[in-house]
Amino acid sequence: MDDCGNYKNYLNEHGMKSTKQRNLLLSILAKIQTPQTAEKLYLQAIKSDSSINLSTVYRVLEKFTEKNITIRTSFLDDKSVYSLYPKTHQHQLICMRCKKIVLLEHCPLEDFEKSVEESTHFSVVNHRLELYGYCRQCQKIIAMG
Amino acid sequence: MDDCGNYKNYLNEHGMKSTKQRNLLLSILAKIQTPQTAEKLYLQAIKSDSSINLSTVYRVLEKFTEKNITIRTSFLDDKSVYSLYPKTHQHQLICMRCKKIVLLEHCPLEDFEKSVEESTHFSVVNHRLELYGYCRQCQKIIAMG
DNA sequence: GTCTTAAATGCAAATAGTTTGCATTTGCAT
DNA sequence: ATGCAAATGCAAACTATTTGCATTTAAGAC
Repeated sequence: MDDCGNYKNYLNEHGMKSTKQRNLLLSILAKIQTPQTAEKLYLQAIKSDSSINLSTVYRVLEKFTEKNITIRTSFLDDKSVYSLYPKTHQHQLICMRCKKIVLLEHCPLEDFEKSVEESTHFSVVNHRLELYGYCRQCQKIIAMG
Repeated sequence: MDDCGNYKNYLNEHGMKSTKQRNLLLSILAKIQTPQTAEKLYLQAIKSDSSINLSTVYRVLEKFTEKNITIRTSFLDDKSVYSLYPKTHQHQLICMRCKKIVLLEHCPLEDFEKSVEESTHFSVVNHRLELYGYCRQCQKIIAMG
């Protein structure tokens, strides 16, 4: 298990114990940068450690999310997906056909939120923005009928 | 059943039969303007028609969504919610404490989508935007500790 | 009005993604 | 090494939603 132990300090800093399973899932998430379902992460994990359990994957991801190591979201009505807590604020552009996900670094909502706060008297603390469309590849395939 | 039959033309125009259950759900949705879960709509419906079945509610909503009579979405990781297909493009502002939903009519994404299309070569066809925060009422409650 | 037929519905069971209970194992401080 | 709380494996349970099937119903033709 090459990756075991790599994230021990990181986990300890977040008030968590460094377990084999946690290190494994962190290394998988670090390798696959885009959001993944719990099941997909589980399927990756059993390639390295066949004893890991799906419920453990869910539990680890839940704990990670609680400690702001990962974030959890979902796209349209799909399953929950998890990714490492982004270093910079970002959004997603998702191809509706092949499900490819492109990360978008620029956020256009700052002024909008300010004006919404003024007109609604809400305090806005978070938002969710995804763009959906078709990637170049899928546009070609769709155009061919 | 006062509302039975009110939406017969509307349903026929959308290629659907006018049933008691469909009319009832349409009238409930028209009365409650904000997105509702299937279960909540079911609970409202049985007040008028105790014979209606939850699976029928789901089926009706599914069919409505297919015919663009309603839209289906979900907020954060909550249950699916349904609302009448909005006459104008809109987004939602959701209070994270009391779940109150405010509809936002202005959409700030037009220019953003154009620039994303140019930088990614995607064709953007849809988006999803929600703002989350705290309403005035809940801000007061939170401030009181 | 009657008849026909495909769609819609009620009811109960099934599904799928996720969570929970409990016994056992493990990380980590001492 | 010891002790203890947290983490894990395994199987069962939960929850929101979907599905199968028999029955009912809307709507068009006549």
